[in-house]
Amino acid sequence: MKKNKLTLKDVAQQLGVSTATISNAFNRPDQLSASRRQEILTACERIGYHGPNKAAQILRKGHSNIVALVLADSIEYIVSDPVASTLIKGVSSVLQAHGKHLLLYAGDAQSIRDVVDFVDGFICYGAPRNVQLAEEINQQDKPVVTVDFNLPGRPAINIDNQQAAYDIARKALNKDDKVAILGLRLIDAPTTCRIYDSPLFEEDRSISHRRLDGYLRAIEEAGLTISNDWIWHIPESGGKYSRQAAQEVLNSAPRPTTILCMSDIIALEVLQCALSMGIKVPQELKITGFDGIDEAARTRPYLTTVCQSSVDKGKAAAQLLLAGDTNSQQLPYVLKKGETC
Amino acid sequence: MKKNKLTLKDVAQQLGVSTATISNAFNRPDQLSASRRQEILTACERIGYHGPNKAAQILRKGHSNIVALVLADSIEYIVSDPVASTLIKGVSSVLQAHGKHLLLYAGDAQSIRDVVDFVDGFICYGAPRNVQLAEEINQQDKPVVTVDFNLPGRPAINIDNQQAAYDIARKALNKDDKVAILGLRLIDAPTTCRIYDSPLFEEDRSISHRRLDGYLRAIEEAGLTISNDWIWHIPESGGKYSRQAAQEVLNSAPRPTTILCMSDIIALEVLQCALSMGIKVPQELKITGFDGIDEAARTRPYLTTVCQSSVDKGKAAAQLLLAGDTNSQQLPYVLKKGETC
DNA sequence: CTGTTAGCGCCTTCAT
DNA sequence: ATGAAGGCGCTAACAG
Repeated sequence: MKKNKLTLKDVAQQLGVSTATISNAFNRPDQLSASRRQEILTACERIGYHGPNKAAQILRKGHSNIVALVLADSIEYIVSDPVASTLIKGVSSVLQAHGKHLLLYAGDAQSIRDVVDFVDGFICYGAPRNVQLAEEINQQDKPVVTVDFNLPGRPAINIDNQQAAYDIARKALNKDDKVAILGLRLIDAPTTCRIYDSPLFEEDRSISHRRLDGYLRAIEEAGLTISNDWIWHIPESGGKYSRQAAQEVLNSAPRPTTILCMSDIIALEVLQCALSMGIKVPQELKITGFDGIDEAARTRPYLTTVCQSSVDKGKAAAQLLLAGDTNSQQLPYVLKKGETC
Repeated sequence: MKKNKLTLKDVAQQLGVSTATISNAFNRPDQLSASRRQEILTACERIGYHGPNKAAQILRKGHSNIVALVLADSIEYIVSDPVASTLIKGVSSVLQAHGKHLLLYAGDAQSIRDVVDFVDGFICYGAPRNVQLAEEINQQDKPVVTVDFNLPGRPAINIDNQQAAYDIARKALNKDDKVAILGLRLIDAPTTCRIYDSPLFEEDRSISHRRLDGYLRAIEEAGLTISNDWIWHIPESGGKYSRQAAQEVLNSAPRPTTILCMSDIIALEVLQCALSMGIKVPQELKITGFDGIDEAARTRPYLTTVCQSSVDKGKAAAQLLLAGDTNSQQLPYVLKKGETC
């Protein structure tokens, strides 16, 4: 039983009409009467023709209904990061509502060319580690929307990271506090470490640096100081890195009384580590997170954190892209008072 | 500054060679001398031609290097489920290593037709809620691999859910235990509830029912009994449903001494709920999970659970698909003794 | 090793 | 409302 794919031409011949009529029946309802159209559609269904071949349509029409979501890191990382996967959720819900498809793209600069010819546009999440990728994406002329970073001349979705970091730090800090910061990707190093005087990584584009600015401003306004020895760099939230940082900071003397963490995952590690060391939270140690992930709300004590809606960021990005809007958008955030400070 | 896309033909003309030569330089290195090829490639680079148009290649060659990952539920759900997102991780790592791309597909039966023409194959995770989708996928003739369920005539990736459930339950149960089961999708209902005598949902294909079989066998062998009043149905792990179930079961009299949960997320909710009620775990209450997600290891006390590697499942599925292998594969699992039983 | 040519399957004027 | 025809950009087979 051979299953030779029917082509539009075959069908036209079988039904004794022209190819244009079949094509119109599927793509341009206004070009023929409703009844005629219905007649043709059911005839097609009967003989097993499910509509024009998409590959040919993509070539012919020049668009595919596929949107690429470009991830800063490998898909491997992104998917295990709650914030990123929640973003995907938002993006996909909007795309789905518009009949678009989602290509999850995580590649090097080279291979962006694999998809640029048929994809309808790009949503980019997080500044690529790889500068060349960003350039490559920016040079092609399909629409682009960025999330959590900026690309010259392209619309971006962000929250005000600086202000959010400032707000939560201000809430946490009292005079006489000894404060430490657990930062994400502050310098260009593959391991957990204090930043000391290492040059800051991607300083202008990175949201981590906006957050750092906010923390530092709050620290200064609270009349406190912090030296670079008390600022940690963590290469990525997941895996062992956060735990290492948590242990280092909690075993440092004098032990900080407040730890500002740039992600909830980091904060949760600090929390667990502190509890198992018998440190009382928040009496002896205050902890703040960043992001507002579900897990932070499942855990006791509840984390004090900055809630930003990654779903909304994803939706906004997809909507911007589909609408062809070129205006950046700043989304709101909410401080969430938990039990950790 | 107009940016008219260069075509292969344009380039051939500009360089004064035939189109075939250009095409070969990019696609079939063996068809011309290395030096000639290099010469052409650099010339192309110089004039800004990055290689043959992919949309045209897809039509011409009949494949796209795109693999669709078909999700049982909407992308929205799957991505927030740790098990599912970890699977994506495995799939994507293998695809990436082979230069393939990942289309995240979550649609209804209808729209599978949107992609079937250009996608190279399908990996399906979890039985679709929607029976028609499964049929539609099975009827087309591109390769398919399923994970955590079966499609007639297609290779599948699974663990032995029945045996795994049996093993962990056997470990947890003692005589005189009063046992409850928190199940996932046992019946066709949108709310958390006891199953009583509702007809079981998709009994043959569902992994939940394999797990249930394993639990029941262990219960029987331990000389215990359980009635359907003590088996809960939870429509999905995430969101409020697990919490509702946790509260219901812990507030039932007589309170169970052992609760077998079909996912770690469910088990974690039970654990949090129990702790906040002042119930001692495992002295007064034993809890088992299923899956072995990261979060379960970040939480104290550590969950006793069945660890299965979703990453490996994803990898295996992708490898099977790319290799064109049609043999199903059963992956190993490991019992993890935690502090909850 | 290079050049020519016939489609891959469709959409869209244009003329009828 | 229909039929004919020219591409979309490329590849593979074949001939040189």
